[in-house]
Amino acid sequence: MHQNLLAYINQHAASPLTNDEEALIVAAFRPKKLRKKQYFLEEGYVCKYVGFIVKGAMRQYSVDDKGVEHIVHLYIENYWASDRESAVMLTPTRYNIDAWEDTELLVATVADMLDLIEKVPSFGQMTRLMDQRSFIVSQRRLNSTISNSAEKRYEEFADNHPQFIQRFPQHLIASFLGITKETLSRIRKQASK
Amino acid sequence: MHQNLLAYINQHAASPLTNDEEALIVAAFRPKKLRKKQYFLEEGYVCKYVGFIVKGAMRQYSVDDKGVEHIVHLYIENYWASDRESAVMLTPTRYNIDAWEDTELLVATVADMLDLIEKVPSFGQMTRLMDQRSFIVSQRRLNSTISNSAEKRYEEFADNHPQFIQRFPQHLIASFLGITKETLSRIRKQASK
DNA sequence: AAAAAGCGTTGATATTTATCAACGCTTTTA
DNA sequence: TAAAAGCGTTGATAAATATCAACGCTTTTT
Repeated sequence: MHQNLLAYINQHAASPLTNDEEALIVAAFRPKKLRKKQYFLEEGYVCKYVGFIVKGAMRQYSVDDKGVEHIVHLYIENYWASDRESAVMLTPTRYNIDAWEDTELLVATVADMLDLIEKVPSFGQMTRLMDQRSFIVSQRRLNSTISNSAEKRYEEFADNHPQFIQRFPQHLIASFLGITKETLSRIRKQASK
Repeated sequence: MHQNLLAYINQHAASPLTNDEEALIVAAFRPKKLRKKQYFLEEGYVCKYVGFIVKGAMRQYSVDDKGVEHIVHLYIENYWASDRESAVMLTPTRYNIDAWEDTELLVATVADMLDLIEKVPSFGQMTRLMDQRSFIVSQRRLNSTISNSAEKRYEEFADNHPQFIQRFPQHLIASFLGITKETLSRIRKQASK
């Protein structure tokens, strides 16, 4: 179960983990299973855990005044689920994270993560890379959102993330793109002609 | 000139810089002045520098097929200007960064930054914090963009970043928010009633 | 096996936002 | 100091997108 995580870390660090380092990591991450729809994080709580997805799919979303959900993240295998804002600032989160499919996670506390970053150089490198990548992805998405029409945004997304298109229903993709499910339905109809 | 930067780093690290560490940092960062409208980074080039703004204001933007500029970042004193995507992935940037006002920068190469992160723990901590914050800010903005109307987005922005409202003209703010200058003008007119 | 919930689609209509053109005012440039 | 460029505003109109309601189909729940 932890093999996925260890392999992932090695892939994103300069040098491979030693046995001792592996032991530290395995000790920090506990397996956890979530059934479809179960929460990993609920609005109003401070995010104290970080989850590495071994198998399954999750989503992160906010709920507005009208009760409408807005998807801010979709996660599948080898993604990290957590609300960084809440975890870093120690403020109550504005988001919910729940399982879209039955999901297997490896979960560490934010405190243990900080500890590992200090003690295991490769782990520090990996998280730094993750931080940078998250930012880059977020940045691209933002640029796409302020620059492009809904149609172009969908095309771009479908081209770059076909796995998500297959895995999540259209109404979640629509929400992720910041449009309604009806509009996405019409965009797809147009595009298929 | 370097005092601003050193103070900034100390503010964002666990322990203060030693004299040796300060020397390393000062050696890596060279002062640079940009006149209004001069480029710091131009589309198509790989981003090889990172700039810390000591005085002045800058903007980062993309230009679409129709020649329309889309502001992705506005920078003022104590902000870091660069395109992380290009610097990290070593790909040509899609953005331009130029001076909106006459600006004084401290500039380091990306290579020197990486070197400092290794050699100076406080510097590493500071950059890690910056990465996290950038992501958080980007995340919030994204959430606001997919969840809120133009009007609400403007209100939120004006509340949270009054300095920017004062410092940059309305048409840049509009572009930053992903709306046209005419729409922003009308939103403001409405709001003032 | 029946009922309920989830999903995608379509039509009719309303709302939001963009586009285009023009104007007055201020600041910068020549 | 004259001309040009930059900026914000307004009006008329067009385009993009949302909203509301309904329907058929599939999957899940009872």
